Amino acid sequence: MPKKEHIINVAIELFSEKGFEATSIRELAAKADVNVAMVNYYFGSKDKLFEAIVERKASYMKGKLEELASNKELTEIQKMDVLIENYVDRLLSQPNYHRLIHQELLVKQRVTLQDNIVKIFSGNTLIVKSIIESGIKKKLFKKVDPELTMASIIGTINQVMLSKSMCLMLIQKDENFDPYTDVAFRKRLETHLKQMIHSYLLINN
Amino acid sequence: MPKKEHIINVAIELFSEKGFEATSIRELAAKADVNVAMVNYYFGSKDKLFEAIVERKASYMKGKLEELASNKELTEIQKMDVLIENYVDRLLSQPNYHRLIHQELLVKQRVTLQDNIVKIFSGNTLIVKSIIESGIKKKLFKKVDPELTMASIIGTINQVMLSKSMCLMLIQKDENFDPYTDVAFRKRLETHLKQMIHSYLLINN
DNA sequence: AAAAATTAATTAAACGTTTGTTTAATTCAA
DNA sequence: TTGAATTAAACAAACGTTTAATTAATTTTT
Repeated sequence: MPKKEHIINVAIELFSEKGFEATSIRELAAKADVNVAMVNYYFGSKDKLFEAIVERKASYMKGKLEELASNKELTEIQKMDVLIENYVDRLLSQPNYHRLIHQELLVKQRVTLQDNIVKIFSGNTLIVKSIIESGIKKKLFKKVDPELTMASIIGTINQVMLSKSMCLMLIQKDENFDPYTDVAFRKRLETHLKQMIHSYLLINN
Repeated sequence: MPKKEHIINVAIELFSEKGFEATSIRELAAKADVNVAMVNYYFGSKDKLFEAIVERKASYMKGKLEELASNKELTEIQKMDVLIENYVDRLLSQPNYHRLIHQELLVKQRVTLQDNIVKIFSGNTLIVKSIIESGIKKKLFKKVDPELTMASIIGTINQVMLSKSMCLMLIQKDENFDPYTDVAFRKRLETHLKQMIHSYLLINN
């Protein structure tokens, strides 16, 4: 693996575990087994390393969602199901990266970086909104709040994903259990979300 | 106001805005208009100041929830409505404090402090679970996932509360709009949650 | 009630570390 | 031989914390 990418991966791990500010470049360099100067050599600064991380991983979801929205074969509720599957899969398979993103959203440092993140999410939200509004127009869906429906889907996943200890408490498992790799838990989360969204959205159920 | 409490309030503001690690004691002392040594004089260390913040504000919700659970006059769905109102009110009225708590949950520093936070939430979760399970037993509620239902309620509120810029993007308002003090937005959030939980939980609707 | 003694609160300065970053020299690869 | 990659060392700045001295408040003694 290229050394630059290797540093990014170790940085995601450390930043998401300990926080951006709490992780020193020396610690990062030690864990990545490179010289301290290499980080600034490749990225210029610690802040720019953070930006590189966000930019490299961003806007993967957008393509999937655009494809989904323009799909003519699926009904609106089927699209919502696929959307839930995609988000659950995406968020649970990269918990560290998403923790890092949310860390950055939580604090008000590095404003332009935060704006970038919001912009990425913004596009996704509009697509989901269009699907829900299409369902409402066809009188398949109730007249719900599209934006907050989106917030409920993402928020539910985030709630179990952003803190492992909180998730373990919620589902009453011990520390050895890893909810993010457990397929049964993933299915459980998907099922809950689909059922909830179905009963909330669908007029006939 | 007692100086010790004043420091705590300024600390909540700064920590939640910039992050715990990114806030220096010198900056905190300057904003609180006290000498740098006063923080360690009152709290011993920066870490213990954080603990003091968590402990001082913790477990307010517990009393309200216990009272609600043991209430004999309300039906289960009415209890869920009150619960939603309480959570929306509580979380939106102290956004800074809750951001700080979630910041701590997000990173894996200060393990014992995180355990304390989880313990507080744990009690609340059990109470909510008991209400939902009671509703299921009485055949008022569908056989839902109680834990993840709780995650959806809290997660939805957190989704709009943890990042103001994300919230503004979601509801399409400009920067001057403050969603956390706006009563209309609060009502909107309450309505969405109640409608969603009603259609998810209730058998007859 | 006044004076003295004791404790608490507050201060500026200094402490030793650690931080992100840079430098200048060296090794490696093309 | 030229440019990129890598290194150890050094840089200044900022960090959390402590010290020792001073002021303010409280308690005790006269």
